[in-house]
Order: sequence, then structure tokens, then C-alpha cells
Amino acid sequence: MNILIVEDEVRLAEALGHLLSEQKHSVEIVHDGLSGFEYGMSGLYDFIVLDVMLPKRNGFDVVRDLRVNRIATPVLLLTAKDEIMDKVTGLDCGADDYMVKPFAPEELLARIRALSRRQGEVILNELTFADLNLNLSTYSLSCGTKSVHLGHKEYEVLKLLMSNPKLVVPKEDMIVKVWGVESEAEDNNVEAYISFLRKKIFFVGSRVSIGTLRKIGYRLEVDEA
Amino acid sequence: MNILIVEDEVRLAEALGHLLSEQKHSVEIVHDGLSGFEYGMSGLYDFIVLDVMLPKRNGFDVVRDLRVNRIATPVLLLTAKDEIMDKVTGLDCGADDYMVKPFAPEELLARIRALSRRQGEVILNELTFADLNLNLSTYSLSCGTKSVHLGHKEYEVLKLLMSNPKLVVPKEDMIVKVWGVESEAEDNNVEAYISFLRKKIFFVGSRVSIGTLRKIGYRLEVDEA
DNA sequence: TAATCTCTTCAGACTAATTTCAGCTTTTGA
DNA sequence: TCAAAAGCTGAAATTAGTCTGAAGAGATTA
Repeated sequence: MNILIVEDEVRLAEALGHLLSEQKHSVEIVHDGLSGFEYGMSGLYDFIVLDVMLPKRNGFDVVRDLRVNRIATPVLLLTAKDEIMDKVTGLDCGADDYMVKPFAPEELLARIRALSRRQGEVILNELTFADLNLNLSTYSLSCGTKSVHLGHKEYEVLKLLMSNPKLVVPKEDMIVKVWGVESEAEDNNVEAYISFLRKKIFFVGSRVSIGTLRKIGYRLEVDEA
Repeated sequence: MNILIVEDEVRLAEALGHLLSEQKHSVEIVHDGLSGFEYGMSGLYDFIVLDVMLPKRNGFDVVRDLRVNRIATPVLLLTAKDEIMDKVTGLDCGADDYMVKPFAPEELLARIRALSRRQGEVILNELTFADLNLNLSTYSLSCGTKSVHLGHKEYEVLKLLMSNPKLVVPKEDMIVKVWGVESEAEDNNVEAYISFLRKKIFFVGSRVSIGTLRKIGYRLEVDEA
């Protein structure tokens, strides 16, 4: 997932970033409310962790403005211990959950998991396209009796293709979704993974293939036999 | 999301409802065009799945009337396989996308996601002129059941013609819009692509043709049969 | 520490898209 | 009516986008 952290305490922000990166999320950090809003508006993030006390514009305003602008990204608010009354305001303004600082890292992870699951994204733990099957919890790709394990990036790329069956997924989108918004990844990175995936799809013997649309992107296709 | 399904085949309607409920959407089902319009007018829905063939009032009329009444809710039209000409009318009358029955459940979900993600922006997935159809995401040109893939430049040139139906597009404009202001492209480049396109339009069997206006430019024409 | 896995990078091969060219046809206007 | 201009189009040449094997850098595990 692409996660945006909006938090002005640099050390806390970095700690969070580190924690989430370990979970294979790609993380972007900004330190004030205005940037938080602008980054959030891009719609490129799957999750936003948002402090309430922020320079330039507070967390409540940021969520509210995002919602007004139809950004539905799940937002988890971080409030300081003595701002408990803020709960009310926090959820009123469109946030999905809040946590009181200080908190246990584990709890943060758990809440992020819970919220993004609730968003409808990952309720299924399997994706299927024709005879091809991607297990979302074991990262394994199977067809009939054969199956292979996928690396994390392979998994993300294929998941993207399988959640948009028959639609063309542009390379740019893949870079953003898999490598993160501000990554330096180049087209060839995507191409390399597409190549890996084709080998594995071939290996499990599926009749699904990854089609190339030059200068546009990739999509899943079913080879009629 | 609140989704309204307008579909008279009860079994299909229920299947769709079930599918969407699983994705945590809340679903309302009605079985004829008149109710579809009335429910849609409430403005309470975030998305409408609308069959074309309906009792009391057909899908086209329903979308058109909704749009006339300033209801901007994204509408996905469902058309039966042999109603291909309906695409034209469908997108003309204000729908956002269409799907041909039968379709894969995943595809429906993907399209709903795609459309509601870009709510507000009018995303036209297709350009249509008479029986000719240009898919803006896959760069494919189709007429009836036949279709061909277009290269990037072919696509740009045809898109120019199709977005200015019946108007003459000067060669100069094409060079500027397709090759760029500073390009060295010559008239013959345009001529070459016009030639390619004519072949492909002929190939898909459309009655549309590209007419030449000497020293002025090109435009789309419909050959009366 | 070695062994293994994943991810990135690079270069050459491959292929489709694009441009160029030449000879042809059609239209224009004196 | 005829020559010049404009446009058409098949084929060849060129360019640009993509594929993929190999090698190396980290990171993780035994």
C-alpha cells in the first residue's frame, strides 16, 4: 500500500515510516497540514496517517477538506493524550478512526489493516481470473494443481492486473502503486517483473497471458484454446 | 457506496445485488425504467447500474432525463450482445460507460471502481461516429464485431477527426496536435497515416470514410448505403 | 559465514511503430 | 487539353518501445 504520513514531529514520523516500510508499504512523509492536504488530494494513497496538531492547517481541517473534495482515502487521526474531546470532532469531520498518542506500534498496524480491509479492498483473500488464482495471504499463484510462490513485487504487480481484469493498466500506474509515488523506478523495472510473471504464469500452465499494449500498458488476456 | 440497480431480469438483478453487497455496498433494486428514474432523481445514489431494455421507459431515456435534471450520478449501462449500435445512443445520452451482457463479475466491479474513483471528471471511454467506435483506453477501433488495434499516432490522428465530427481538420492542425509544434513532420506524414487509417476503417467494415478537401484538410463522412 | 531469496540494473535481441521515398493518380486552373 | 500541384500508397529503411538473460547488490535465513 501507499501510505501518507502527515506528522510534524520528525522523529515520530520517521519511526512510523520505518515501521510501515518494514511491512512492505511504500511511505511518503510530509510535515505540515497544507502539504498533507495537497498530497492527499492526489488520490494516489491508499491510507493516510494524520496528526491533529500540525503547522499551517490542523488535521481536522485537512480531513474535512479532503472529504469535501471527494477523496475517500481512509484516514487515521493521531491525537495527543489530553485532546480526548477531539474524538468527537475527529470522527465528525470524516476521519475513519483515531489513536491517542503514545501508542504501541502493533496497534497502529492492526488498525491500518482493519481499516483498509473495511474499505472493501481486501475482503477477499483470493483473486481469480479465468483459471488463474492468486492467494492474497500466501503470495502464491496457482492454476490447477501447480503453484508457485511470488516475491512481493511480483505479487503487487499481478494483483494490480487481476483486480482490473480486462482493463489496461498503464505502466505509470504500476510504478505509482507498486513502487510508490515518488519512486525513481523506471519502465524497465515494470518490464522485468512482467517478464518474471509471464514465466511463472507459463510455469503453472494457465491459459491466461499478460498482453502488451505498446505505449499504453498491460492487461490480462485469456488465450482461447 | 449506495448503488442503484435497474434491471428487469429478476435473477440477474439479484445476482448483481449479491455481488455488490459482498463488496460492502448498499444496494437498491428496481425493475422498470420509471422507478429507475424516480429513484435516481432522489440523488441518494453514488452509482447506477442501468439496463437498456426495460419496461415502461428504456435506459437511454432514463439517463437522458436524469442528466436533464442535473443528476450527475455515474451511470453504467448494460446492453445485450446484439444491441451494439446502442453504444452510440448510450454514451450520447449521458451515460459514463457501458458493458455488454454477458460479462464477468470482476469486470463489473472494476468498472464501478474506475468510474467512481474519477467521479466528477467526465471520463469518456469511447468516441463514436456513426457505426465507428474508438476505444480510448485500449486504442482499438471497432465496428460491429470486428476490431483492430491502432498505433499511437494512428490513434491520435483518428481521435482528432472523431472529436470534431463533420468539421474539416486542417493538416497543419494535425501536425501540430499529433507531432508537436516544433516537429519537422511534413504533409506526407499525415497523408501516410490517413492512408493507414483508411485501410483499417475499411477492414472493420464501417461505412464511415475519411474525406479529403484539397488544400484544406480531412473530415469524417458517412457513406450512405 | 554461507546460502538463498529478492530486487535492480544493464545490454543486446527482438519487434512494432514510424518515417521516408518513389512512383502513381487525381484535381486544378490557365 | 495539358502541365503543375496536391494527394495517395506500397515498400523499404529507420527508430523507439519492449523483452529477457545475466550479473550484482542487499537483505534475510540457516
